[in-house]
Amino acid sequence: MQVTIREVAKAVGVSPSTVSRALTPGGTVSAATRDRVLAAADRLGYQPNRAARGLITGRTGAVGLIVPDLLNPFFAEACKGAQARARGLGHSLIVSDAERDEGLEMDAIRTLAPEVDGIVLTASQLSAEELGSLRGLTAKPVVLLHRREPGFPSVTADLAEGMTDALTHLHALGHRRIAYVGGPRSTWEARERAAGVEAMAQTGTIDLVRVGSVAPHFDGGITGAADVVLASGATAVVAFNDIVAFGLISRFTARGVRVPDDMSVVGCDDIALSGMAAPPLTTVSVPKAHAARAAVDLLFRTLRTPEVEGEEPLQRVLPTHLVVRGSTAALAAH
Amino acid sequence: MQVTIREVAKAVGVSPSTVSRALTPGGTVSAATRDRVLAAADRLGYQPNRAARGLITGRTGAVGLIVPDLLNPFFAEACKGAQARARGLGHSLIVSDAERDEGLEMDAIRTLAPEVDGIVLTASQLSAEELGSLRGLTAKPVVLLHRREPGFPSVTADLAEGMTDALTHLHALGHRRIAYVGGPRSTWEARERAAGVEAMAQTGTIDLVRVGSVAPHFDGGITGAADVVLASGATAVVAFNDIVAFGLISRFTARGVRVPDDMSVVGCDDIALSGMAAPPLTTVSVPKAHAARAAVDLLFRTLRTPEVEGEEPLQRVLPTHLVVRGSTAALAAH
DNA sequence: CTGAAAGCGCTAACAA
DNA sequence: TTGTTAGCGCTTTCAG
Repeated sequence: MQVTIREVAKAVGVSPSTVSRALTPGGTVSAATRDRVLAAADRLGYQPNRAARGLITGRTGAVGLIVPDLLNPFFAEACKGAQARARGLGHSLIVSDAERDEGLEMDAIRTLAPEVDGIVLTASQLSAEELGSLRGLTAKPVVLLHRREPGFPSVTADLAEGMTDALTHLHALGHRRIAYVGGPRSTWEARERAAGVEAMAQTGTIDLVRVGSVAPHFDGGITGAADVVLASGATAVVAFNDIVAFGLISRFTARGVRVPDDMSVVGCDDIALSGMAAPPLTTVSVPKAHAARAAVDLLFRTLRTPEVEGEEPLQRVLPTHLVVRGSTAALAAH
Repeated sequence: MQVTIREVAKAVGVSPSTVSRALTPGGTVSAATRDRVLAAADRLGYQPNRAARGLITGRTGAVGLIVPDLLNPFFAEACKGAQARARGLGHSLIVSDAERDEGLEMDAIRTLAPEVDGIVLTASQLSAEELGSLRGLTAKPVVLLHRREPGFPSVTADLAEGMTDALTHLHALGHRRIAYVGGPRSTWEARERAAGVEAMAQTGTIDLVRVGSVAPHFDGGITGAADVVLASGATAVVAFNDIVAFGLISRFTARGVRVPDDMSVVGCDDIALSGMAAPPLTTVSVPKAHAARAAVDLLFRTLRTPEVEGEEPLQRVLPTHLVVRGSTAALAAH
């Protein structure tokens, strides 16, 4: 069997409650006793029983992470970051892949809630109302990652700024007619990125070609979008994210259009593969792991100091930055 | 507060233990009582308390997954598969990223063990001895994924066969001098893949150029390996995995060597991006999600019917298959 | 500062 | 088939 506090107590010659106090951060024990208890616990290989502790404290020692799709390296990296930070804070991380489905996302929240101390909800597809309904569904704190919504603590990246930077970069290279291939219309992320693009278009410095939206994975109609870009006469294109950018480049290459010679391409996210592609992708870098760690930190902050009714929770916005690599080039003179 | 079995019991007019029995799969209750209990539980919104249940049963309701690196899409996909299957079986999945470090992997096992009912250990870097020492370290069952070792249940892919297929494909295209860029020398996976390559070399049908090993991520010295391949006079190259293949192609492109016109490249794993790259990558497809699900299934099987001393546990080997895409072509006549 | 006692929510003997 | 009883390992009052 496993070593319990009773055995540690017996070894030291104190009561179980004293051992418990010595092991608890805020316990009122004399330094001497604490030392002896700690030494004995260590020697006997004592490991606290999470279930027993959780039964009393109500804490599970785990945090939940819900992502739309682990296959997307963007979320895999978020998972890695969240996992590392959670473990660093003495908690384990339970992942749940919502498969980009609102229903499954709700299910995931429902099943996860009782098993964790709090949830990091990544790139949630839920409507503002559904999100609001969460308060009644579970008392467990929820932190939004890559989604901002009033009433919720959140960590996001400044995507609008990133998109503006991308267009500015293209403009500086001489491009004027620039296409934007957007992401799934309904998502917060897509709206946020589109906002940055539109802001730039408003200035009149560029001639924006809006190419509708595609699903952010390979079979999301990217081929068709690429053809539309080609037909539009644009000399550069900004994609919703790196994956879409890769799809675009693939189609361009197949059609004999060279990147960056004939067409400049900018992605977004800066997933690991972007630097290794041929050509390496110019992209808007998002601090994926950092954001995930920040979300976990924010969750723990909420755990320690519960939210105050009526007070707007903290919303962190992390900066993005453009990484110029080989998929963009100066507009060739014609 | 939360709804307990006592309130359900009171509502139905039975004892708490009857409620417990009605809720337990093997419980001996009359169908009528079970129905009434279930109805009441549902109506009151009863949710079993995992901690309380776990305190008695010793079960945590979670399974652990340890991977070398979530950034590698290969493992992200394994995580996705394992997560889905675990949840389907009513368990949650706790992930732990070992950062390709033996020490961290051991730590991960140690910290994970008490929090889960069993562990899926993916592509373990541990030596056979260290693996063996696990039996003493924890009584929790461990299933190996993408690693085979006597005494452990495991799920692996037939990598050797896959590599042989890749070389056969290249041979059929007319290539004779073929390079192999291996992975981290010490790992089981690298040895397994190398075995397939060497088996083919033994037949004498091809002229194998062994280019040493690189770390399976972008900055793993791939550039140097690519140059060695170029200098060797090989007309085709098989890479340890898709990521290495991408790195190779990137370097080839930078040096003006066209793929597949001047050089054919075959990867391994078939990560999602492979089909979307330019050119799309010919690769040995490994059933990543399937293998992960199988590993979770095997873990549950072990949980239900504990391993018998002296009896060799089940080792499943899943088939791989070559996916021919655009990065390989017939050897040009010279 | 420390010990005794109670009990978190649930399951598992053991009776009935 | 059901109820009673005990207790999993731990924290937390409450006394001392």
